[in-house]
Amino acid sequence: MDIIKGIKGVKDLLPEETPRWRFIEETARRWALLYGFREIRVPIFEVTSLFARSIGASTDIVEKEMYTFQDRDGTSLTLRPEGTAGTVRAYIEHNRAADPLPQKYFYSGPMFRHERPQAGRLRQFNQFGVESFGMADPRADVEVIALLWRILSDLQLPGLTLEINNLGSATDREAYRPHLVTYLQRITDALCGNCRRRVDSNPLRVLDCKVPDCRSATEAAPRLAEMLSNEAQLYFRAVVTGLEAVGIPYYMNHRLVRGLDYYCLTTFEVTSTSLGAQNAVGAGGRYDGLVQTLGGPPTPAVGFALGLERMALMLPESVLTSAQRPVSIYIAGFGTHGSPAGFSALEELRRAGILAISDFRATSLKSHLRQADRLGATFTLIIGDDEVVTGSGILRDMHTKVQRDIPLTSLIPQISSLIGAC
RNA sequence: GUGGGUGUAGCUCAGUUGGUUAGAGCGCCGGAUUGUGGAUCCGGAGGUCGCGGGUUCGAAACCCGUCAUCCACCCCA
Repeated sequence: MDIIKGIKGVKDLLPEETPRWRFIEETARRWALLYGFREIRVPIFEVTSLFARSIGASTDIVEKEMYTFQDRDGTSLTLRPEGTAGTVRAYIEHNRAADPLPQKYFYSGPMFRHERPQAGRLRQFNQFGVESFGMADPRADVEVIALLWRILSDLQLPGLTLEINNLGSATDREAYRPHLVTYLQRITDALCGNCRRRVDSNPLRVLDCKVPDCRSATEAAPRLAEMLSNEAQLYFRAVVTGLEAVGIPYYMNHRLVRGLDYYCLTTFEVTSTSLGAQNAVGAGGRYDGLVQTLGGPPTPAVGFALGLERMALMLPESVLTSAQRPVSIYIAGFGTHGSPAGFSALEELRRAGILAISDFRATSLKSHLRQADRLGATFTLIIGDDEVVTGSGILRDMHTKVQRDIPLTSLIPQISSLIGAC
């Protein structure tokens, strides 16, 4: 019979690696709470049209990367490819706009995109993200970027760069678009095949193309920055000075165009040189129109998403070693009477809130101690037939090898006081 | 969707120009006189050599196909 294997691009996190994940998730969560964000948990699947409407029908994600399937009644459902759409849907559906603004949420969980797996890219991957609703204020942008930067810095992730850009308002881009398109059409021969198609479908993305020829060809292209409205320019300037005021280092990148349609004004991306080809660790931006697009009241919003797999790849081992192993007791119960007595003691200790472990395969004291050593137990409680007769077990400190007798009838108080001293 | 690399024990890998029962290290289990771990020594378990064809007297090795995985393109967190 063939062994059933996991799905391509989907990974198991084994017990050896979960601590580093918990560490990452907990620091992100801690900082988000510190910045006044509250956790929201939304479903991992939604009606397909939610993503088509929010992310943009002509984006790669919607066109070819979504896990879409039919529900029994025929409605089209999709495993979420990102977290913002569902969060906004929940915000609208529960009429959160009627509650006092601003409202700041964070989420963490799996996302799904059908892409070819690669270093730092999986089909099921995890994102930690935040969404800040209700403030059309540059300080809201700065706050979100600062939070992003604080999380990454706290984790000591190496080689980070924050890049920002101003996408202006939708009308700014509408005005800019024809200028860019005429320019691109003139130089179309110099563009890669992909970009030639983009000239019509999504001309802004041509600027973000990695092909060197495309980059040099678009070097002289008209810049969006030069055609932005006064408001957009002022707004962005305020974001930039805000970043400087709170000491967040950034680089301007006028080519930075995010892959999701809903962004406007501020966009940003943090990349790392220590990652590989998929070097974006976190990214986000402002999306003032999205809530309205999805049927809610006009609501300004900013947010970001972090790729947890990529953070896990980068997290230095040294950051993690600070976590200490908890005090634990191994129960070595052996012999016809010691064995059951040991099992009772095991349960008794656990009910008292003490980390107690054993290996039921071990039949000799020797094999028990070997297990205790391997499992890194702080103490071993030895209960053989002799101990059952005398009514007192032997507690061995695995480090100092010091042993002492402990009456089996008063295990909990004796052991608790010892553990308290550790 | 496209390209390239790699598939031998739980893990990391050897395996000479095709040649007999496929190896090592680590890990795992056990033992080294009677109830005391880590070190050392000894022993043991564990492999359809990814899978399917083909060439050959003979294939882990050569050829074809296929699958898996990794990396890159694309795109993104």
